[in-house]
Amino acid sequence: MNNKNELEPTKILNSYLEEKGLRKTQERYLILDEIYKKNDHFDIESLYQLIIKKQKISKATIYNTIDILIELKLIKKHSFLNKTLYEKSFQKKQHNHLICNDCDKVLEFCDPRIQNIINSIESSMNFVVAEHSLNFYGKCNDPKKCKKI
Amino acid sequence: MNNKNELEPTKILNSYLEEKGLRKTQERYLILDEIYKKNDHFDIESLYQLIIKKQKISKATIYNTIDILIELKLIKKHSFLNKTLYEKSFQKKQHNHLICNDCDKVLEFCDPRIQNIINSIESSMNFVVAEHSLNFYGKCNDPKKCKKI
DNA sequence: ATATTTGCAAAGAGTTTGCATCATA
DNA sequence: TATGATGCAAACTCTTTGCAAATAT
Repeated sequence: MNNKNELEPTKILNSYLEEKGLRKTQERYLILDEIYKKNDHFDIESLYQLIIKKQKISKATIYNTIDILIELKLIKKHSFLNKTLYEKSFQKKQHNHLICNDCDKVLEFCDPRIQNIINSIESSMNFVVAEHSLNFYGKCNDPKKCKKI
Repeated sequence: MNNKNELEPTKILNSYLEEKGLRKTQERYLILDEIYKKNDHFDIESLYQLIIKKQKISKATIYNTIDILIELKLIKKHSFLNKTLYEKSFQKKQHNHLICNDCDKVLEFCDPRIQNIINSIESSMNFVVAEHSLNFYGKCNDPKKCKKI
C-alpha cells in the first residue's frame, strides 16, 4: 500500500465531515487512526483501552465515531455468536470468517461461490441483498495458538 | 409429522434430564412446548411474555432452559446484526437466513452449495466446521408486509 | 430428606442518552 | 461566539448470578 492509499480513510472521513458540516475533532481522526493501525478484529473495550492510554476519551465518543465510520464503510461490524467485533474495511475485498470455538481466533477466507448464491437468491426470492455474513464456527487446530486442545 | 415425531423433542429432553440426573420440572417442559408451538424466530422477551400470560415464570428460568435446549440441539441461537433470535431446530434441515433491513422479517432458504464451500475450507484451512451461519441482509420487497418502503 | 431448580432482585456487560462543558468553525 | 461534540454519569437492554423458598427425587 502506498502513501496515498494509507491516507485515503482519513481523506474520506475529512470529506464527509466537511460535506455534512460536522466538526473535525481530533477525537474522530484519532479513533480512525487507531483502528487503522490495528490488524485484527477488535471490540469497543479494547479500542477504548488502547486510546485511553494515550489521552482522555469517552466510550460515548467512540460509539458515536464508530457509527460514522460504519456509514462511510471504513469499518464493518460483525455480530458473532457471542460477541460483537469490528474491523477496518477500506479497500478490503469481500471475505468471510472462521471463528475458533476453542481459542476465539478469527480467520478470514474468500470464496467466489458466495456471489453465485447471492445471485440465485436475488432472482428466486425477490430479495435485494445489501450485505451478507458467512461465518463458520469450529476448531482451528492451530497447534501454536489453539490453547484449549 | 406424526404423533410420534411431535413428541420427539419432549422425549429428547426427558431422556437427557434422566441421564444427567436433572429434575424434570414442569417449567422445562412448558418452555419447550411453547417454543415448539411457535413457528417463527423469537427472542427471549417474546417467549417470556407468552408464558407469563399463562403462569408465573422468571426469565432466569427461561435462560437456563434455553441453554439445555441448545445443548440438545432442540433450538438454535442466531446472532443477527442487531438482535439475538432463537428458533426450534428438531429435524429441521440446514438453512440460511434473509433478514429484511426495512421490516425485520426473517426468511429462510436452503442452498446445497454451502456444503461445498464448507468442504473446501475444511481441506484448505485445516479447520473443522462445527456449525455455520449465512445471513443476507437487504430488502424483502414484500408489498404486504414490508412497511418502510 | 436433601439437593436442585425456581423466582426474585441485584449485579454485570454492552450500549445509548441527557446535559453541562469544551472547542471547532 | 455559537453550535456541535465531548465527557461523564445515569439510564437502558440483555443476560447472569446469589440466595431464600419451593419442589422433584
